Amino acid sequence: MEQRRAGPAEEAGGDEAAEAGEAGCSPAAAAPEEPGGLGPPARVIVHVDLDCFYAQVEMISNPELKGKPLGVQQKYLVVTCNYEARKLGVKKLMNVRDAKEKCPQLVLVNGEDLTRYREMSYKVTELLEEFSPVVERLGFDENFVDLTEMVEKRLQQLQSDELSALTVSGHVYNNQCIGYKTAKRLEALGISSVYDLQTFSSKILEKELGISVAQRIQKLSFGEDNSPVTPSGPPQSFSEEDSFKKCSSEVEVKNKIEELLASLLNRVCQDGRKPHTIRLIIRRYSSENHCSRESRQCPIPSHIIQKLGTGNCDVITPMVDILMKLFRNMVNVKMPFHLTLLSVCLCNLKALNTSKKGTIDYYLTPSLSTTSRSGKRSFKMKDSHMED
DNA sequence: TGGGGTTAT
DNA sequence: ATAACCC
Repeated sequence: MEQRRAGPAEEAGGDEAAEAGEAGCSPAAAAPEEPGGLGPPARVIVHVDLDCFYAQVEMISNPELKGKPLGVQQKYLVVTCNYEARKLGVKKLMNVRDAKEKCPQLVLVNGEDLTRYREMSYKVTELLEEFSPVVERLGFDENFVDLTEMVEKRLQQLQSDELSALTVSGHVYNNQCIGYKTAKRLEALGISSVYDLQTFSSKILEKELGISVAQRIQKLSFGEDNSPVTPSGPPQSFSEEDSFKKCSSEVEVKNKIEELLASLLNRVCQDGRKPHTIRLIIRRYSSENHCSRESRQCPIPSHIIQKLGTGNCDVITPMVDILMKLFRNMVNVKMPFHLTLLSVCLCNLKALNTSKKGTIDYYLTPSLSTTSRSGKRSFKMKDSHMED
């Protein structure tokens, strides 16, 4: 079950937008209102789903790759590949050995650095925002655009004979996907298909999953998704991560953290906003529970925040120090440890100079008002795991 | 299973 | 801080 949208995740018509060209694009709800004004209020939402996005970026960067079976590799995984590779049996998220076995001619490029993909991704979003500012991103390669207003304006300009000649094609729902956890719980209830979900007792489902999830997924099972398209705007967080077989000393951790932080600071610098919170995330080695992560976060001291726009050199050391404190808060370094992932996240982004001091807003915004200013310390205590 | 993201609790 | 979801 697709969580966010009822729109097709992988395109109705089968093989992934092959006919459409590069992008899968499907109107998600149509049928303009009858002249009488009856019927449900129609929305026009276009779902733009770019296929094998990373591979396409690579082929644009290096046109010699076009026409060859191409895979994008992260660690020992082929995370995506172009159509040539797919024809030869390569699948998304296939491991490199299997992929090479299936397709010995496969050309692999390393895609662990997401910079160019991220840049191209935002170019796509910005392009769509020219049609309507209401564009919601989902990952790097999907966008939902609410074109309702645009379509209504155009319809008003049409003559009536043109209007009657107009056909609006609908929407195809496919029955697949359910998030992993919810899928397991539904399966325990005997629900394994969309039809099962449609016909299942609402009351029992609400009791099992909570009213919010239950009502939403059951509506989705009928292809009904009234959730608004929420403009994504600029990102709420920046993070960089690296996974590896083994990292087991403080020195290694520090080196990795420095690398991650350096890239992050460049990104944040370009963005222009200032992060007010920093977080360190780790994954410990374990045979089971592979996806579980732990994190610690704390506020970024204001004197560091102020230096952020300028040269990053003077902030890197104090920030690494903070991250190492967070690290030691999570991991007892006197004991042996084995990490398989490190990630640094900068979040709680604020446009600088939004200090509304002196404006009326300053006194009207609770978080800025004097009463909660005295609560500043308790905020810090809640947010931080470090003694100051 | 990568290297990202978001929202809810 | 974590858990769940998305790609």
